[in-house]
Amino acid sequence: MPNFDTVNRRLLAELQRNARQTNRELARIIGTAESTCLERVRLLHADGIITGHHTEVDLPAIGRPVQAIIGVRLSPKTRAAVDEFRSLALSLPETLAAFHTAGGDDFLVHVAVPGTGALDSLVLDRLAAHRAVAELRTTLVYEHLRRRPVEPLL
Amino acid sequence: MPNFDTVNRRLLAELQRNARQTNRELARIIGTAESTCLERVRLLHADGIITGHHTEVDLPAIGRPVQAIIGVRLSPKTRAAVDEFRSLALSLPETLAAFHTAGGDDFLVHVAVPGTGALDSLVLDRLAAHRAVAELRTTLVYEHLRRRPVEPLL
DNA sequence: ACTGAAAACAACTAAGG
DNA sequence: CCTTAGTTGTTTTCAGT
Repeated sequence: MPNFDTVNRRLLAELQRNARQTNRELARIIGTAESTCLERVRLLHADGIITGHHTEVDLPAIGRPVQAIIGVRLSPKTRAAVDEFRSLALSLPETLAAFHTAGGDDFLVHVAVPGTGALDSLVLDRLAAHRAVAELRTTLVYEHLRRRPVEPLL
Repeated sequence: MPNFDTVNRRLLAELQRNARQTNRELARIIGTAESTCLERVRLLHADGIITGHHTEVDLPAIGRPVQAIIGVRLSPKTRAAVDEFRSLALSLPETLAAFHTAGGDDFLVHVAVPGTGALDSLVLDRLAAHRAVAELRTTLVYEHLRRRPVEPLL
């Protein structure tokens, strides 16, 4: 069972801030020996706490300054329809993330596109075209804010 | 202005898959000399294409298996109300991300909590307690799927 | 852009406290 | 968990092609 003591909490926080620090720097910041730091990080990996390290790219800088959240209701709400729509959503290069949800909407799809024209054609030509899509609601995103670090609760 | 040739596209894709590869591995995968690879990555950083490297943690493994999206309508929709709510949302340790949106909802708040009890008290005691919050709609998330790599469009 | 080589730095291992 | 020391491997820079 994982151990969320102060050292591990600070390691997780630091690695979320910057995943490419050397073990030396990490150990210095956390205040442990390098050997201890290395072992802790390996253990966090082995325990499945750390699942990966990912480079973040600036969306406007890669030509995708416009973001939207698209709420989708399916009909019928069968497993086949859900599985098909999930595949569709994840196959689109415009998609950043998709949420399969309980409630009013069956999916929320978070997309980033070059402009409002691309958004319009994405929604109408690619999403609305799917046979199980009963209703679409597109919401423009002014700001996408992340809270980091993600911390263990309790 | 950035150059999204094949080499840079593959670098961005590989680094999003695994941000902790050695420059050696990266160069081997991409098929360039190490010196070229190193220079390209540095340039992507300098050009603001790469904004950081972040470790990802497993939410269930850190005691936060339940996710929800909370739609929030504010009243009045003044700048002060928006600024206050943004601060509130980002101050909560349960928050993963917040979207400031145009349309029906003013904010969508993505949270991860230990259980449904924690979700209920988060919504009622922390969010609904804010004076500018006019309406809240909580949607449970069954699946949170990410599309990676995020690619330049066009 | 690639190659090769040298210097600096970091990772990793292992033994002992 | 820390320290030390030794080995290996990587990064980084700088020639030259």
